Amino acid sequence: MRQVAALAGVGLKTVSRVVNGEPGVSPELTARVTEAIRLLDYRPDSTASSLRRADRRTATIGLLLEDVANPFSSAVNRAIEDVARQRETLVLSGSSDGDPGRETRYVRAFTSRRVDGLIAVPVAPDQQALLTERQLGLPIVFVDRLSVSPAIDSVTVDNRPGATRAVQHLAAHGHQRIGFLGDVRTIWTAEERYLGYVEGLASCGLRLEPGLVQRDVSGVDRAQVAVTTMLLLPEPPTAIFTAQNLLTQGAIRALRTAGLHNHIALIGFDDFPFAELLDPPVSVIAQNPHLLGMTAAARLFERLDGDESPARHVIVPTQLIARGSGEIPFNQ
Amino acid sequence: MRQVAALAGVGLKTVSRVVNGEPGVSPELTARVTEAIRLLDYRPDSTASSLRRADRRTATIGLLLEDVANPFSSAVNRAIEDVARQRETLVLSGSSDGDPGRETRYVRAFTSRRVDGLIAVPVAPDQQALLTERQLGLPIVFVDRLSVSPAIDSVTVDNRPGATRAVQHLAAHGHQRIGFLGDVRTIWTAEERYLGYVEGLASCGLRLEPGLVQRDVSGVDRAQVAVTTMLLLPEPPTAIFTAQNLLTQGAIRALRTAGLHNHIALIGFDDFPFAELLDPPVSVIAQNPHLLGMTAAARLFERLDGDESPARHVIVPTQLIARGSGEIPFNQ
DNA sequence: TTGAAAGCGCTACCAA
DNA sequence: TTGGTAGCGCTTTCAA
Repeated sequence: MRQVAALAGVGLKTVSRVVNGEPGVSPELTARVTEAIRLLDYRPDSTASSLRRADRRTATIGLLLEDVANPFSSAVNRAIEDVARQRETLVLSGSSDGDPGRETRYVRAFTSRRVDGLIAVPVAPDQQALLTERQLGLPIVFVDRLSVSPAIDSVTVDNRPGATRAVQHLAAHGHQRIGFLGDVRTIWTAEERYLGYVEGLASCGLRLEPGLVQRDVSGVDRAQVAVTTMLLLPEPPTAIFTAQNLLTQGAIRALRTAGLHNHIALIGFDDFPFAELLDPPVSVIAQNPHLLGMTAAARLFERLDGDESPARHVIVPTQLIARGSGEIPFNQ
Repeated sequence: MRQVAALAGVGLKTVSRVVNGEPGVSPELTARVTEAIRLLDYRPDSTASSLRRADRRTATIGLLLEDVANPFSSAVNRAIEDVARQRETLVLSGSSDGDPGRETRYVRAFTSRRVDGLIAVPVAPDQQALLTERQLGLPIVFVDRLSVSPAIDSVTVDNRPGATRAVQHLAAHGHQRIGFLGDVRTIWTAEERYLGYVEGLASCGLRLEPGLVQRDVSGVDRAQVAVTTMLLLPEPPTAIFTAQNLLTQGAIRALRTAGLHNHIALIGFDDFPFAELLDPPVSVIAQNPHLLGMTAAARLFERLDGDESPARHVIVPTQLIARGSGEIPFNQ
């Protein structure tokens, strides 16, 4: 910037004004400065700028996901990017892989770079690292998780009602023995969906059979084993509700292998590509990750714009998509 | 930092030394400083630090993808993050959606934040915005695209040989009329895969039939239409090679709708989840996006470590995965 | 081993 | 309309 000022024969502050589009610079000086910028390939340094500026904004936010490569997470990521772009804000992302230590390190890395705010899928049960930063004044929005503190906004889907609807849908097709496959129960969504399953059974007057419930199952392979085991019970389930997309995948494999994919009903939580091209097409409780991300980002920017209202929990609805697997009727 | 120094009763520089783990501070002062940091919830400001530091490193790199939500892109993203994490480096990402204007704006946003380097899937045909930054000294690595300049490293898969192998595989199962579906030809990979298709035909002594070639097809829906049209030809193809994953999806739909999915062979470029659960299971030329991203990131960090050797084009091999759809034989 | 002073690139503030 | 000066939080340099 000094060089630009020298070449244009103006003061530093005039260059600053031109770069930031501030009014009150004569057209002639503006032209000289612009030309000098071009000649010198000058690139404004926004890090230095934000260091000095009164609001200290970096126009950068941090995004902590479980895994940026996961289709659900990456859709959330993309939605947040789209909102951020409108505000000329960039997104720093990190994958925790469910590791609280990694979460803490990413939060530190974000704050040391002075991000304006954070959107996170918290993983540590106590949410300590994130709560501390919130208390120190960093705007934070949780996505796909509820906060243990009333100080943090969160945006989630209606996990529990969604799961309940899946069970009721299966029951409406005559099923009374509905199996459940759920992720590790320390994950908030896994617990919520399980509770939704329990409520669904109750609402239909069905008994909860412990043998038909498999929780703490994670990953495709373990899900396949769990379902295969369930199918070998003396009284196997006639329908299955899988509460996470990898578990759905494992269940499909197990049903295929057993040759029962057209006889046992299946509804999975979370949609996935090719679901309608499978045999039978897979019915799901579809989440809307794009809307989830957009809503979370919008909330964060409201906070950045000075909104000091009490933290809210925004719920984005899920949608039952009936494609076939969930409509296989119970056959005596 | 001033407050920490005051509370600990030491000089600024001593705090700096403790924060950065520099040697030469007595255990007693170290303890006092550490305690003050804890009491004040002090968070080091790495933006201010990098402004003053001799190497001006921000420990942040920029990543320009076509779409962070695309499974291929997000796998690349994740791999880069994994390598970056080893170096305590964060990743700023952006989606160009193939728009050169957006590309330019992201590159500007990255450089103004003083990223240490850039990994990009360039979209502008002239690659101008990126080449300029490279000339100004910014380390850049292209991923999934070749550079038009000899000054930029790139990492891609073996698109052309991969496509050739697909054609040869189909020909080996007796097919002589092999259709081609390709993405917009300004995309480098689309062109390469088409050339691979042409070479594959030639290597098997097959004629290129213009009616069986559909280029500039983008997205699932248009692919479905294109294949449906192809199937209505007086002499339709007996096998199809789709050169991109969305096109594969469209082709599968078209074949299903026509009831020909078990009669016309299909090989797609780029693997996708559930490919083996479809009927028939889909044979693909699988890319390895994780290895692609890792390799690109490793190259960038070599540059950041001072490697000044001539730019290289690293090729990551693809792999033919035979699952069934590509092995449907030609029936007279 | 410790710290004071200078200055990274920029903007706030105020004076001309 | 223009620009000088101070200083953001930190590291570098150098002196004690």
